Amino acid sequence: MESGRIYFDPSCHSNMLFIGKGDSAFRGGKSVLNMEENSNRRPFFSTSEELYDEEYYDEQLPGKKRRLTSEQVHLLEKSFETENKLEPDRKTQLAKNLGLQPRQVAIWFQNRRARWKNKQLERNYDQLKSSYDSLLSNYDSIVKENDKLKTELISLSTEKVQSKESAEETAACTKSEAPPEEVPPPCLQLTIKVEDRLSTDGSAVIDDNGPQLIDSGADSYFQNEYSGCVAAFDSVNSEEDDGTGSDDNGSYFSNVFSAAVQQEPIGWSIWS
DNA sequence: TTGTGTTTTATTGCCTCC
DNA sequence: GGAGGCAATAAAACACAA
Repeated sequence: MESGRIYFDPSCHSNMLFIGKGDSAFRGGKSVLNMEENSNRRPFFSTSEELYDEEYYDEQLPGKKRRLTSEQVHLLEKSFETENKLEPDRKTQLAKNLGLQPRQVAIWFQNRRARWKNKQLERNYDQLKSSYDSLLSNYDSIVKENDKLKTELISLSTEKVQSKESAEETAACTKSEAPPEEVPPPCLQLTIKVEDRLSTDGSAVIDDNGPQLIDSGADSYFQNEYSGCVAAFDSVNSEEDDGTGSDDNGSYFSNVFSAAVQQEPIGWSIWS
């Protein structure tokens, strides 16, 4: 303990005085409270002399912390309501009226202010929480609405895409004679052309009146045709390499194509 | 009766003001 | 530097369930 304040420690079993730092109110050599064992546990002191009645204190509850009576608390509460700070004069007056030490009154006010502050914090917390809950509820409903709208939007765009596709399909059917977008190379066109012919009615038909396969040694007409086609490419390339290519007979492709058309009756083989 | 949680009274140390 | 306020804390008193 440091010098500066003089305290009575009610928790001590001896009625000791001690000096401490802080509030300097002298608390006397004894607890100033008395005890009423029944309802209020202790009666009011009616006179200031009773406050320091050592015998009374020792008989009642030596070395014990005592609670204020309900009457004392009631008066303190009323005083606190009017003003929660305690001026020295008011403190002295209250202490006198209640039969308490001024320091006890000061401590009571101090603790009461602390309790009031806690209550205030609780109230503020409750207010903030309720407004937070309200905002959260609004937020949730907005999120739900947003999700609903998103779903609606997705289903609408899906429907639109599907209807567009079916419209395009319809348009494509009506334009069945339209040229294909990609024209295959002439040699492939030839192949396709012949295949089409072979696959007429789903079966290969040999025209009895038509020309018969002459060169049995050849694998097939198409292979020859195709190798010819590749050779023709090689030829083109070589010409280009030479730099002496000539346009005598027009383009190579037109030659090949016309040849294919003219050679149509060369020979047939059965594709299996 | 006892263990446990809450309330009340009081102490301590620090800070601000005059 | 003294007076007084405040936050943190101790400890007694009290309430209450098991």
